Amino acid sequence: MTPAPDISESEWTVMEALWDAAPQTASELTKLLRPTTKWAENTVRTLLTRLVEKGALKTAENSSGTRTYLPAVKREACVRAEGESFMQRVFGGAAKPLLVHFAQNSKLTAEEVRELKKILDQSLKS
Amino acid sequence: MTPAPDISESEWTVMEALWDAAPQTASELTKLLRPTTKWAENTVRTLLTRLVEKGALKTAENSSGTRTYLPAVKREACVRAEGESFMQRVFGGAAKPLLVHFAQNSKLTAEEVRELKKILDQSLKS
DNA sequence: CTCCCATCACTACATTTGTAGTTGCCACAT
DNA sequence: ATGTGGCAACTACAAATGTAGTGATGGGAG
Repeated sequence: MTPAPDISESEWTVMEALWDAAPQTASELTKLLRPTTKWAENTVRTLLTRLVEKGALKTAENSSGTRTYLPAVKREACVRAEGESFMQRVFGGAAKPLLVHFAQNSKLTAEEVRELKKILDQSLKS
Repeated sequence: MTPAPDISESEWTVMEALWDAAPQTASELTKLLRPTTKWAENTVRTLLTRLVEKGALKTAENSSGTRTYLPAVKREACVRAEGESFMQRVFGGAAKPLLVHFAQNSKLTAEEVRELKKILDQSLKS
């Protein structure tokens, strides 16, 4: 896989939209994001261009000659990279304090807690 | 509490040093960070100045007239803010997927797992 | 008394990010 | 043929960030 490019906050918004549904054209995306972001179409286009430069997106021409964008990297890879970097920056790279922090600062349902416990069991260092 | 200023990555390094031991002078900090960062003293000074502007640090004159820096915001508050923003950006604001992600991507000891389970129990939504 | 070093305040400058505006080009409706 | 509406390419520009350099200054070493 491509080494998960650095994706800024605004860019991340665009990526999410495309991870959710791809491919899409610039104007489709603009309309889709308009309610949440209020971005001008050119803003979206700039972000798209930058994401292509960074290798996070690919483009394809559709039949009618217009361009369409789609992810070039998997969401999971980017999440992992971002998470890694965040954990490094804020928790000195240690997973446990991070987990403790978020566990303490969240309200979870009993069901969620059950689920998480199960996952924890599977992450036992062997 | 002060509304937890936005702290950049390099700045975070400096903050950690001061949360760890404060107050410290610019040159003390420079020496302390040198091994890890290779920063010139002026770089550290710039970061310190910016952090003071942002309200993340305060200064005090020590007896010999030189200046000393110390945190003006608590680490926990900054961690919470950063964590909040990260969770928003990458997990759409939902704690559970975040916890799942980090639980799955970590190797934990049995002891750590026990501890985390206990904390999970306490975060039960009432 | 003088010169140098530590400190501090300013200035510098390239990149990245957020957020567009401007221009050029082409197919399609008149 | 022609104007217009879309789309793409390029340009703009301020704030934040990373990483220093330069100039002024005051107090000690000699």
